[in-house]
Amino acid sequence: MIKQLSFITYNMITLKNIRENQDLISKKLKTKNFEVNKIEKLLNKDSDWREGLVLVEKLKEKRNSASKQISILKKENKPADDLISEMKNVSSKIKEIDSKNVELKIEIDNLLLDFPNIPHDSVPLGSDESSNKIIRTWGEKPKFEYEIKSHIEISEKLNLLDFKAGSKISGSGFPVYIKNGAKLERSLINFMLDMHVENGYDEMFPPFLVNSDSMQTTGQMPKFIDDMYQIPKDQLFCIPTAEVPVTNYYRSEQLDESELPVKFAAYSACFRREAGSYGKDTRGLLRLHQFNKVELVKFVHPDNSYNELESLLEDAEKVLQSLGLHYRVIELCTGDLSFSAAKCYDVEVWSPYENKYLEVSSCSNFESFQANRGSIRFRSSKTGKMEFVHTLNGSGVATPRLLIALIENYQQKDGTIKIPKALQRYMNISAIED
RNA sequence: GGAGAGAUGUCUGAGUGGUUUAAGGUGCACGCUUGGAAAGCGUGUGUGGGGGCAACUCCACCGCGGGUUCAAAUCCCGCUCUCUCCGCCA
Repeated sequence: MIKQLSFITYNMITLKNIRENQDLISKKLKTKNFEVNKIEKLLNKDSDWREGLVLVEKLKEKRNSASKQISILKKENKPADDLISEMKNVSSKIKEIDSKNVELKIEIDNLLLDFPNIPHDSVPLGSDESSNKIIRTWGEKPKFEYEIKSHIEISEKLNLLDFKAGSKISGSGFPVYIKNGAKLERSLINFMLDMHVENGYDEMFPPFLVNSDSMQTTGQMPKFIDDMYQIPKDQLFCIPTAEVPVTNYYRSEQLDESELPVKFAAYSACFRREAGSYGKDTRGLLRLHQFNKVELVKFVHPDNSYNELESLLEDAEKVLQSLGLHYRVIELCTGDLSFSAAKCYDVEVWSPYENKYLEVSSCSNFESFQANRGSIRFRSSKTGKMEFVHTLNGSGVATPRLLIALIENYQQKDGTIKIPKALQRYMNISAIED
């Protein structure tokens, strides 16, 4: 059952909206641990900018009409020297004010790019993850009558992963999948893509390197540039998720209202520097610099983006359900919400050996946040105007922790791994035995 | 990597310094006409931003960014992308 959520209609990080709803936005951004004095700073620059704008536009108006006069005078062979010399002064004044204004506007735009999205009214308040809410759990924790092994131990014994070779070739956090491990990884990707396509998503295979405009649209830049692998010579960045290229598929485009919602499922490798998280979850597949993920991205009508979020979440959950893995769904509180998200659910799969839930998916509604940054619009039949679509995405799902859960949950006493039914036709075997 | 050609509104396409506030066509919307439709005729038709915040008005936008000029779609410089050819290459 999809629950219909209430939402405020003008919930947007735009200069105009901040100008007109300063108090409301300040209140909402505070819940996301945003330093709200930046709003004051922004609006001060904004009023300076607008002051200059009024001035310069009046001068431009004057110049435009004088230009027409000069043109007429010249055609009639009459002198226009006075007017020309007057306009010389006007023009230099315009240049002066304009350059100040451009500078101000760049400062304003840069400030604005650091503003996080506004949390949705339904998001629970809280400053950190301790205020997150458990929405539901599915399945049960499996019971083992023998001592269970970690995914690292099992995958070493069965020759599925080679962490040592990975560190030699690239460094830590770049595992090599071998033999049945490689096949299992490939099977999972195919299995998930097939499932989502069957559920109405269009498959997409995007580029793994993108430019800075793309990173800016989805919100990775400018703030999180240090989390990205960069190729400076070509000014390209390795994608941290397929969300980036897939969302940017429609950057600067106008969609037809009738074609909404547009839904994509895309596999990509994901690259994350994980700067600042050294020493945390470094074992095995828990936290990697490169991993595989199938991502779901939706472009939807603003009127029903919250219904679309619920169904996106369900589509991600189906992966774990089909594989028979116990998991829970968490609703993130305002303080734990990512920079770009207005609302977000995490799906966490159970790891028996780690004895905890591991995040395998994050399903978010970005509302118009990304669409505004990247100008992704449609013409509303209701208003006749161009409006921003709402974008959503969710992992469906990331493979490393899924692999951990699979290996650990399906391990047998004899050290083998059973293959869940849904995967058997991809693996062509029912168990990994040696 | 080298050489050449190109980029104008929904599309097509004109425009090499000044009534271009971007012609003409096409598409779209409305009206007239018609028994109805087509054709024909007429009117309107982009995006973003600013000021009044309503009718209105001004500014910017001809791939992107600079420059020259009183004035740039138009001239100059740099860049991006597309196409053709050559080279290299899975």
